[in-house]
Amino acid sequence: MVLMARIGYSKEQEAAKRQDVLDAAMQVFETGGGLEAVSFRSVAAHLGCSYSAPYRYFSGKNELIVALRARAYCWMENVLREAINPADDAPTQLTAVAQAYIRAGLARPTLYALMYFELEGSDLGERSVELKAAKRRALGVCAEVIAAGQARGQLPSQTDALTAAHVFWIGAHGLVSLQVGGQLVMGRTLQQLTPILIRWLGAGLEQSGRIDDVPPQVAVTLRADPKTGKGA
Amino acid sequence: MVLMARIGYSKEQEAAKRQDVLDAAMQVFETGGGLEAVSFRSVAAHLGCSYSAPYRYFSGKNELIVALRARAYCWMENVLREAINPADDAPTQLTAVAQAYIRAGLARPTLYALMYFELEGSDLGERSVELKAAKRRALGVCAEVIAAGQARGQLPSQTDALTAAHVFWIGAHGLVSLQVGGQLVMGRTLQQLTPILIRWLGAGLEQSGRIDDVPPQVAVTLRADPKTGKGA
DNA sequence: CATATTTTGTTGACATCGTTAATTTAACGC
DNA sequence: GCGTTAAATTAACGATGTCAACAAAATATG
Repeated sequence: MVLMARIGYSKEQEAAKRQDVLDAAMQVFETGGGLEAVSFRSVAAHLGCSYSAPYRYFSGKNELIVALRARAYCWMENVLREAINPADDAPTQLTAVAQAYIRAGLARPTLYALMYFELEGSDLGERSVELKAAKRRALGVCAEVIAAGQARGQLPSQTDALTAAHVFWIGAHGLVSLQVGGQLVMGRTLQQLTPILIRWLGAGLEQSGRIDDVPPQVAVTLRADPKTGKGA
Repeated sequence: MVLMARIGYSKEQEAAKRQDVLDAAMQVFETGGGLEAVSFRSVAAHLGCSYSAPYRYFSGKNELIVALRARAYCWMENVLREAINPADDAPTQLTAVAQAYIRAGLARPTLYALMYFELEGSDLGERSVELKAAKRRALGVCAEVIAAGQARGQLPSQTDALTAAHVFWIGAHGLVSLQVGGQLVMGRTLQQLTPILIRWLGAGLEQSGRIDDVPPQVAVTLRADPKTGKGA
């Protein structure tokens, strides 16, 4: 009748079980052909428990997927970190990070896609602090390189590091995402586009001191007609 | 017993039915909350036929989705075409197209996502000539603007138009995709990033004559270890 | 240690989905 | 009208997400 004071032990046990479920889910994901193969039943079978047991640790499939996505971001973070040679200067490090991102996405397309997967109409991913932190850490690798380069005077400081990192992230993600999805048309290849994209973005960053403070040629219209998608 | 010579009439009828199914599917998609709501059963109900009838016109759900994706590309193509003011010069048109793309993606995120949706492990989308043509037409809008600008001497011709269009497409898609997926972190907004991205890419394009023929600072490694995602 | 309570896991069930097969209905040439 | 072909319907199968009822194990309290 007395409410038990929750002690740390139980919570650790619970977290460990959560990780076990995630391990199994990740194994199913990696061996069995992506998210399609990840079901509560397959994961439970791979784990040796009944198909409804994981519900103790995940409210539903959404939550499980969100946790898997966080793992995918951790993977990418590690890939990016390992791509940095501390002896290099910042521009070299930055291109190395961009290259590593693109290469990793190509090498493991389903794992890459997992990072960005979201069930329709679910904002669970946007609200998960765990996932948000994983994203921040991964993007942070790029931002740190830029910030360090700016501090050393090897990169212009006009654009703040995190914003610049976002722009590089945008470019790299756009490239990988289109390539993985088979969206590049008419023989344009990633091999051609990668150096151009990186050079162009690099040109923008290096010139940001000159161009970022000009009155925006582009006036971004926020509101748009939901029916046509055209601006107001 | 004699095989009936297939006459045009029958084929037209068949194509019309296909379009009817697609219309219903699109309606379900737009009113019922995205692809999740599109099932053979819901489409058939919306169409007043039985749930198995559409199998006469689509081999399975994959094929139906691929056809829907083609429609999404047509939508985007129209949006981009309407964004072009023939009186403007090429750089202005180019930024207008980029803006329109981003604005449309923001205004109709689920329809935007439909363009790039692909069931895992299915290469049906990559092989559909209909879808490929729709992609080519949409990307062609951007490529035509650049090509015309190059012909008029308003844009440098070092990078061929279609490749340059790809780079802009990559950037715009990366931006919209990250924003729609709620991936932008730590308060960076699309309103901040859009002008920067467009300016940076514009800087790259305008300077491509100077930088695109330097020995690539970035040596793209094609092969990578599938296990770690790191380069060989 | 024994019991009461909480936590954890299992089974059964339901609705939905994609898909296929068997069957019925409609259309069409002769 | 008849036979053949196309089109649509129904039934059914396996799989999935999810929940509720129930059993088992663990743990706190006396």
